[in-house]
Amino acid sequence: MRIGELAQLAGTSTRSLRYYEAQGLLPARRAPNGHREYDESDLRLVQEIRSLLEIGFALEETRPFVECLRAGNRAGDVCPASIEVYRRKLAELDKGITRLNEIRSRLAAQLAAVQERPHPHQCEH
Amino acid sequence: MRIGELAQLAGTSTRSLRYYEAQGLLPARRAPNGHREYDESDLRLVQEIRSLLEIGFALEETRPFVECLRAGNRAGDVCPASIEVYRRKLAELDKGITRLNEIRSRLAAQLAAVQERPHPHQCEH
DNA sequence: CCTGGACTTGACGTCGGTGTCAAGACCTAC
DNA sequence: GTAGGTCTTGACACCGACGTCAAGTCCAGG
Repeated sequence: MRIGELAQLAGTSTRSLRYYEAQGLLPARRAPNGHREYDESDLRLVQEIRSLLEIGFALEETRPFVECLRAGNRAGDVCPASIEVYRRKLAELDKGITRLNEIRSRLAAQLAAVQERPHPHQCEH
Repeated sequence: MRIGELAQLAGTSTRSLRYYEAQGLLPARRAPNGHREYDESDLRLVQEIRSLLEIGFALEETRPFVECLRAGNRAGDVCPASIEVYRRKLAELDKGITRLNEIRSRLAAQLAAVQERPHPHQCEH
């Protein structure tokens, strides 16, 4: 299949696919006329990339998964490098969640304080 | 005081202060020689901006707080517009926390699955 | 006078993952 | 042959909050 079809199947754009190729994530065979040629394994690569991006991975972080798939594994996350990225991401998520929760409680407290004892003010807004 | 001193007191850069001014958040009086002149109320403005930025507000979202302060209120969050932003941000935080928690559990499950039954693979990574 | 530090404005660079446009090549159908 | 769709590469635009450099002004100290 060609790039337009792959983009449509993967739910993304041709622009993105060319970008992934430029980053070395999605090598493409070429037809005699220069057009990129893909197959189902490429579709799986793109799907792996997209699903990881969607949950907050940076494109660069998907590389171990993609290489794992290209190495012939049936899943991108069975390789040690991928698992390591999983761990890192999990730790990042924990930090992010903790941080958001702290901010949330501070903000909620502030909001409650402001609302329950409204100060006299000359605010025009 | 001049811009360098204000930046230092507020723990930021002169670049940022000029940027805030360009966005209409931090108007500055000028000395006869053209230099910006600030006082303690400006320091409070900048502190309000910085603390809101730090907890994830966009610069534009700090505007109601800044204007509230400039209107003479002793706190930036006593005005209705500020409170409205508080509410919006709180809702955003809730969505963000929920999303991160969902991703976290998916990721943790995936990691556990991969680790507890390692597949045979020809992975080189 | 000269040096040097702080100030001024203006403008370009950064990061990431694209969108979008341009100009041309290819191929199919009519 | 020509219209139109898909493809090619290349390059600029975007967002936001700045960093950083350039060239010039202002002022105090020696």
